[in-house]
Amino acid sequence: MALRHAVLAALLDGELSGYQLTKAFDIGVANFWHAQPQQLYAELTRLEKDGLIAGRSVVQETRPTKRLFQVTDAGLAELEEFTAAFAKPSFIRDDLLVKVQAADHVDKKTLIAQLSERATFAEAKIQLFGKLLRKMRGDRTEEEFLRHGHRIGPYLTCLRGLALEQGNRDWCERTITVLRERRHHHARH
Amino acid sequence: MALRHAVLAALLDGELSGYQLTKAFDIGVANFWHAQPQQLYAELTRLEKDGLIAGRSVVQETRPTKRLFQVTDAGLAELEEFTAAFAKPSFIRDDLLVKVQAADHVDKKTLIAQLSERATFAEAKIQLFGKLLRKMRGDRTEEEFLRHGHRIGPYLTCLRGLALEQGNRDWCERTITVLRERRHHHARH
DNA sequence: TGTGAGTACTCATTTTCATGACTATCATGG
DNA sequence: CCATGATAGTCATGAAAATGAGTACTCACA
Repeated sequence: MALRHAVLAALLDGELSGYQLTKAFDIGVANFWHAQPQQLYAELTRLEKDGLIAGRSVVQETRPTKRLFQVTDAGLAELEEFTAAFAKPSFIRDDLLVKVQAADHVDKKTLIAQLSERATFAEAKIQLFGKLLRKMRGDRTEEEFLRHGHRIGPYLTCLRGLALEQGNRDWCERTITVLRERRHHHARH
Repeated sequence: MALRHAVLAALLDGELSGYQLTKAFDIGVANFWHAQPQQLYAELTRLEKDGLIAGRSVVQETRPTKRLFQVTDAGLAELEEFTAAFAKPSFIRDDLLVKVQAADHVDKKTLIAQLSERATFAEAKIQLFGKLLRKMRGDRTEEEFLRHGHRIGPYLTCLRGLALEQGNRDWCERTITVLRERRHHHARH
């Protein structure tokens, strides 16, 4: 039951509709969790039923009516409780790592292509996170912002996302280099 | 269906019993996937039924009879296919990040405790990965090993695991520092 | 004039994961 | 002699996540 709390945490930044939430949760802009639209709508329904969030309908002229949700006091209490509870250390679960684990037994060229694709993807996310961070801190320096800014949670999680993607990119590049060198070396024999 | 391939990749290193597999998959020695024993046994059964692995019973005098599994040619082909297929970019999904996302609204002391715990855990894994890497490369340097060693897949995934945990540790420490400074600053007002 | 993209959401189903409980045997330490 | 822990698994159940399909309305573009 952690999606529940991820949604609560996301709603802390202000009222959001289900649709806006899906935008934040889908491609990876949400650097602290990921979920499908269907899960989010279902979770919103449940959260509202349990009184942890309150929704209000907003009728729009040109677009379909939407429902905006905000966290209630009960929701805040729930988050507080969640924060105090034990967090199981998260594990990696990545197709690409499985492929590299089998590196000695599969086609190197294919593997290099996959790694290269991932490196490109990581680079794109690095750019995105960079933009997000700049936007959040405005014209202040990072130090300044983290000391005195008034909503550093999203900034901090974004920093982790950034570092993660940098790690991904660097590792992909390193691994590609290693595999290439071995290809050349073996070709000589 | 990725656990399937994770098991295949793990079995490439040599015949393993279900029990040995669980040992490799549990605490985090498996730096590329994680699964419960029950899942592994179930997956082994399925893999054998599909002819991707072959099992043989080994009767032991002093211990229960075990079954050792090895990857078949069909299994190798399956892995090859998997390697060529699209890999969905993995997303983070971490309780701790959810908690930090809500940092501005929850008790800082509790949060710092959680971060500190995670940093300790990360440090322990860093040590573990360091040992594993040294063991795998023997007395060779990393460069040497990666160039000429004959089973670099596990080494490469272990490198990613190491970098990930270093990232975790550094981020936890940084975040703790930021939260502490804000606590002191706010205390003054 | 219709095609595709964006907004806003719902329903149903399947697959995957996680949990707890259970059966055995053997070795070790106290 | 009894408890604990390691070896080597199995069964059943439930929660969580992923997938596929569908509704309905609007706007821009060609």
